[in-house]
Amino acid sequence: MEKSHKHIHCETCGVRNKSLFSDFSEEDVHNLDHVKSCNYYKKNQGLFIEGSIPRGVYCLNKGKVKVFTLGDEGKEQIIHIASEGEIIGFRSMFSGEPYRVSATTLEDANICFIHKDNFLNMIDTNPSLRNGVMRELSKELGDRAVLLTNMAQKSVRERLAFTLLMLQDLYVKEPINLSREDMANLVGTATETLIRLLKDFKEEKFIEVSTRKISVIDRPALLRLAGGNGH
Amino acid sequence: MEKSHKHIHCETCGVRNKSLFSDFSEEDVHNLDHVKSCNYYKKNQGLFIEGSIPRGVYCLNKGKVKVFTLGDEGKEQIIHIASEGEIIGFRSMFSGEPYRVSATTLEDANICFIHKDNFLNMIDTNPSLRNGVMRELSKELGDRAVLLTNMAQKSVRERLAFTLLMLQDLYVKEPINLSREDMANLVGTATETLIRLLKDFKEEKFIEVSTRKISVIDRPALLRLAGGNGH
DNA sequence: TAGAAAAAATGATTTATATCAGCTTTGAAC
DNA sequence: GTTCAAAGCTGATATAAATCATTTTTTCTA
Repeated sequence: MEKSHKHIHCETCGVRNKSLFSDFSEEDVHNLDHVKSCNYYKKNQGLFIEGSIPRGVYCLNKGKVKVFTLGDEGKEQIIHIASEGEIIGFRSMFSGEPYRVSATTLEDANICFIHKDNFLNMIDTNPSLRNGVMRELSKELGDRAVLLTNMAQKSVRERLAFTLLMLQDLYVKEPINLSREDMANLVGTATETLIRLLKDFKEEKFIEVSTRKISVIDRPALLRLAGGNGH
Repeated sequence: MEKSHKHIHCETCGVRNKSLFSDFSEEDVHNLDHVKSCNYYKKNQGLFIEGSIPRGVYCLNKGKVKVFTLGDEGKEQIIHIASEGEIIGFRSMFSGEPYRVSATTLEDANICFIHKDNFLNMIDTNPSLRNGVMRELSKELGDRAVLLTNMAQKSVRERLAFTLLMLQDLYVKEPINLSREDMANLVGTATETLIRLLKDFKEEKFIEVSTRKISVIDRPALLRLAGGNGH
């Protein structure tokens, strides 16, 4: 990982092919590289917070970022965890509103920044980017409808199974590595409840746990538990 | 209300000014009117269901429509209630996926239909429509983050207060008119629990109830109850 | 307008999950 | 390696809300 603010070149960026910029022309990529800036973020560093005015979008080169809202008692509700190749904060580019969510790194990260003007200009002139963005917005809206239904109708146990499956997909070949608190804020439960359920799952041989690291070892069982919408 | 399939003209449509088509040119409106078709829907009639393939979008001229997903046990979770001027089902135009939600009328309704090809063509050629759609998608995504947080962190009592405020805004100057079951599926609770809480709210003089019709009479109290995100 | 079906309401009971309090382990900084 | 704060864990208890069973009211329609 690049630990300084040294420039990462879009031309050679390893995660660009799985981003919204994947089918950019050589010229577009060159232009993109020109207008963006790169930053190294430490673990638990904020990118932006709820209520502030968006200045541009963040393109995730390395590391994971949690996107969350704060409930009335200050408890975080994690809405989404972004990973390599994802663009963060582009929703608020179009709504003209302040951020409705906050974003914070979950691990050390390399993140590039594209200024609002430049990003919106690309949207206007690049139909494939525009279509990609619209597709992404729509897909997420659908995902969020399912999340809402799960939250309203499923038990914590079912939601945890669902969440672990989602996390396993995210932490591709490494073990899941999240604090108990973050995991609870993702599932939507109290930290104590989450800890107890993880213990159950471990005893039932669905997962293996070594302190913070969790590996799913019985995916079918979790799928069954998570129920119909479980991916 | 138009009870037949007789054509409603976009040129004179009373709700167009509060729709995504509000700043269409005269020519665009004329073209829109040409490609759309109009239908009369009875109460509780389905527009589309989860899993089916989208053929176009629905433009709501008169009446209200619930948008919902089905949980594992077949319980509806109402995600949104659409009202006059709203366009329904355009999210799935961009994602290329089958519908993630279902839509059903809550009352007798006049609804126009615009075929996918025509709608996407308008999106391509009309930047103001396109921007409106992107703004709408983004805004809803933000709304849904708040809904998810409420669902995860607030009590049923708080969520009911929140929901009643939202419904009052929707049923502008008429009393809220929803079945107890639909209201429960909107709040995310059991019908019995909802009924008991409505009784409490009535006794506490927050609302007035006459069978199905509910009027908010103490908005500040509900606002206080609904908490920080309560609008 | 009667009769049936659906919706609403009430009561009793159970249970999942939050909350509170205390204890233990882990890992970072010195 | 020692220290200390933060994170993780455990137990006891309280309670909001689901569930189940029944009754009453409303709405529909024949």
